[in-house]
Amino acid sequence: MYVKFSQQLLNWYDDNGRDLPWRVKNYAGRQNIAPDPYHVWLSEIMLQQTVVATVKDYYAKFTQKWPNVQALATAQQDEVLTAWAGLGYYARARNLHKCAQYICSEFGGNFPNSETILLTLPGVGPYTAAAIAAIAFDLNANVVDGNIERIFSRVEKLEDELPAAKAKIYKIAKKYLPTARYGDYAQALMDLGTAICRPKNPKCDICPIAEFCVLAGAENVQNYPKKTPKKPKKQLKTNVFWVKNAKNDQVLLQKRPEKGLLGNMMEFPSSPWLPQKPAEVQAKNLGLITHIFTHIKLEMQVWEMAEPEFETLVNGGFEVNLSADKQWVKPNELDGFALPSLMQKVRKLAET
DNA sequence: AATCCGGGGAC
DNA sequence: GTCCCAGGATT
Repeated sequence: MYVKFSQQLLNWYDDNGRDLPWRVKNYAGRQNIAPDPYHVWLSEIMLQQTVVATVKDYYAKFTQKWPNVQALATAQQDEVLTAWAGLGYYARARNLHKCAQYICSEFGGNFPNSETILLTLPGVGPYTAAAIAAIAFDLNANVVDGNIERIFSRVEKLEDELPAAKAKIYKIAKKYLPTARYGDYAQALMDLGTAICRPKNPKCDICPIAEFCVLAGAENVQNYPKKTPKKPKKQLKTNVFWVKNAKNDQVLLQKRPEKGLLGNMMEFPSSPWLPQKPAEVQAKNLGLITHIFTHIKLEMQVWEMAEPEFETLVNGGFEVNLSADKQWVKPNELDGFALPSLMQKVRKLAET
């Protein structure tokens, strides 16, 4: 039964699997050239909690700028963060850089072909270690991501709620593993989760494994997997300052702390982020920006100020988060800095 | 086991 | 507005 499951899935994948920049489709089955582990690793880190469409441009940029792991290891962290800016979850970029250096210093620039050793790399957890093992080295690894959790929770009509159900789903997925083409199989499941076994409105009528699925075609299939309700976001507010120098041709930019939210990324100075509305400022009001993080809804009141007035404001006891790492930058040169999306919004507002 | 950590596309 | 996406690190 499980043999037929993987066979039908792989047949579907051979005809319907997507062509992706980092993918060597069906290399185990057709003796195509093996994928570059560096490409597999880079794409998997970028794809953590991020959709394929978003990743494509960043993947192209990174592979062009840093064609191999040695090149990436030699880069400065600021360069890597600048290239990653806008992609989110910036610990991924810091760990990516750290991992590249680790691969070069400890493994001679070669990714280990062992799931257990891959798991020890910075930024590589259970999913990514299994994915690299299967996709880059065609090793028999149990690859379980959000798509695959959804598929197997439906196949066996699992009533347990995520995330507590993860361990049980992992064991279910293990039963269905094939005896060959491990990398293709993992990618086939993920493509199936995107194209057929979608969160809403799954296409059970054309699903290649519908005959093995308890919930195929059922009215309530999209209620699986069941999930524990999530907490509401904190609502925080702040003042953000677009501070211009005496010549009126540069703005004040600074580096955020190494750890925590947007760690080591660049920002325009802001007051502490608090639940209550921040105090009004005697300055030009540029407007209000709302930005949604994973666990925070942030409202930014943006003010334009000249440097002397800003200094007077700060010296007068108005609380502003200031970094030791400050610099003046021409607005049209901000592309060279690691600005996260919320700061790009501030920039756009100030420049228009 | 809970919480922190981005951003955007689909609906 | 809600959901969720090729999750990992930290506590």
